Amino acid sequence: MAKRSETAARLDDAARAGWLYYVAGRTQDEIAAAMGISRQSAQRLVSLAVAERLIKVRLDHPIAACLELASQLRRKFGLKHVEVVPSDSGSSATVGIAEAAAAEIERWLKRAEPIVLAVGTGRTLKAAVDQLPAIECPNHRIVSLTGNIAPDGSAAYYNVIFSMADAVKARHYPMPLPVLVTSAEERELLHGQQLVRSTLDMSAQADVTFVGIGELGIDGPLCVDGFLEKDEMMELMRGGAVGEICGWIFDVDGRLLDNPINERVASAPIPSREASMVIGLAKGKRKFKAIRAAVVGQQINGLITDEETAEFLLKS
Amino acid sequence: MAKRSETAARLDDAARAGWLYYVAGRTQDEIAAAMGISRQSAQRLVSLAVAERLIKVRLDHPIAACLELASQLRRKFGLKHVEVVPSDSGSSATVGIAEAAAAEIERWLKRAEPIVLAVGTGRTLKAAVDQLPAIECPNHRIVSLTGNIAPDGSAAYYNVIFSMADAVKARHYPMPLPVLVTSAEERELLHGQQLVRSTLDMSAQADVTFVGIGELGIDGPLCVDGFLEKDEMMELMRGGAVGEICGWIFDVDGRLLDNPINERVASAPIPSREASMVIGLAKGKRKFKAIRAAVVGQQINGLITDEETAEFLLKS
DNA sequence: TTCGCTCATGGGCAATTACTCACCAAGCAG
DNA sequence: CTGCTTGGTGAGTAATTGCCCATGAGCGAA
Repeated sequence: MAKRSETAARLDDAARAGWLYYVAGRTQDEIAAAMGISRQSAQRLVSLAVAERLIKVRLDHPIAACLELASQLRRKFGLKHVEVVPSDSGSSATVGIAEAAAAEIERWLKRAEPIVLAVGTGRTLKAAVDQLPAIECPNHRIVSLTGNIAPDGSAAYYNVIFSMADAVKARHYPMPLPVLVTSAEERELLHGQQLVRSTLDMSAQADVTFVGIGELGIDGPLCVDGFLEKDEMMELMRGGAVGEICGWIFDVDGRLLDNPINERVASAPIPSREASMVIGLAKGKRKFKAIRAAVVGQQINGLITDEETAEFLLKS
Repeated sequence: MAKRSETAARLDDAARAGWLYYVAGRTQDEIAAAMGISRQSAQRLVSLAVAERLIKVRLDHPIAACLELASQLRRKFGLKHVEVVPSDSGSSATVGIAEAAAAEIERWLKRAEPIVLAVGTGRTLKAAVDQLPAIECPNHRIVSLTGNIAPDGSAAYYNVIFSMADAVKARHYPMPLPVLVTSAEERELLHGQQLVRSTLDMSAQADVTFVGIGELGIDGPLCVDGFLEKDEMMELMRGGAVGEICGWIFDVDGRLLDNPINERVASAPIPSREASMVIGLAKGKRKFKAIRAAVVGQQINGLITDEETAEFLLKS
């Protein structure tokens, strides 16, 4: 009992010190003087008050919920970087994420030391790149993970690196390949070319990578952009495919599928999630399964998404 | 428009930085690195978040000494609600009380059943209202007891209800009157108006009322804000006046004075202390006499004050 | 266009705070 | 009684933060 009241008295003092420090805004020296103890003791009381959660800090701003979700996502999935933007169901699929991703890209590009920045493909990523201001960063290199040739032979619209080159003055390295080739052998052949080889090597050394996460389905980007026929898509989905990054198709656990389509993907492999940042951009109900798979399967170690999606990921 | 979103974006950043600093416990260096800005800028954002009151600190611990004082005050004066915060002689007149009052106001506003909340005036009350977070409570009604027109015709600065309307989304009813009118007859006339009438009726039904307690004297709020001339004040004090609530002037026993000034007060009467809560906010040596009078005369039945004042009230 | 004007920025420095270490007092088992 | 553990203290020091100032970008007026 004596012990109990001892502790209680100490907590009392801690509360008082914490009050003086946080509410009244006094320094620890002043608190020490007022309470007749040494400054160090005052410091201990203040930190005790914090440790015992006597001090409640609240942030009164819409962003607070987003940051909270982001931190939970980071913990739950072991991600290195998470950004959650407010949901706005009314607006288009890329609003919010694009701006946030552009800001993140800009942060990387503003670094003094030279970096290799890799980009994948996708409408969201395209929208993000369109948000970029003009930056000069001659020290950095920007490399595309995916080919820039569409099935019909034209340059694929959602190949992001060209849009990026418009705004960002850095050396940029597109991938002079189709997205899908006709066979694994053809892929080997093309990847063996000197020019392609060096671009692939560079992409493997990327310091940071930004990729879109695509859902499967006949409305998904692979079909809409004509990379896959409807029946191929149906076949894939029967095989358990739920999403893709740069054309690499994975199942509900985020494992790359061992099937004929993935053998024909000419994109560079997704850079190491151990040694570099690989940030996925996606939000929206249609992509929920794909995003969850990418996250649990560690195809990515960073995520920029919205509140609604974040909540889904936390509940699932 | 551009300007507006600029400021909004800056506040967003401030909120982010503040969250990272206070909630996540990162150092300013880490925040700077994460946000791609210099440490100084991070520091500025954090202090901006504080300055903009995005950060609310609250102490969640009953300090035994304060509790003890509160319970003694409750017994001695038959008060229904007493809250005592630690004293801090060095800080300004509103520190501590404001936070505690904001918390109490918030508790009332969070109730599910619809309430009528009345507010008076005063610097302390203003400071309390400024601490309120954004709340949506469409079921509640907030009504001002005092007029919102200063002697010079402008809206009185310390009319609290407008500040409250900024944070709290509820129907609010200001009192479209001066604080003091020229005669009892004019008061009758004004109070007879339909609009004023209904506001007065509503204030009489208030479930809870928060008021400041003002001291008299040439430094008191009535003089400082220009409602009374020096000589009027001197005259009042010679007549035994020691304090005021919403302009209603009372003597040392807390009885409303029967004098020409009180006949000109256009404020609503203080709501019933039998049927509702009327919580006074005040602390400090200069207000001792006024607070004691308000308490013994039962102008209020609730009090939020500090230790020093509480001890005075118990000794006196 | 050019001149002020405002305001955000980053560097530097002083104040403030957090951490580590050695020590002490109380409680307790052997 | 002794040795051990626990928990608190002050001193010293490293880390962090707050503030001032010079700088430069952005912008409106002349």
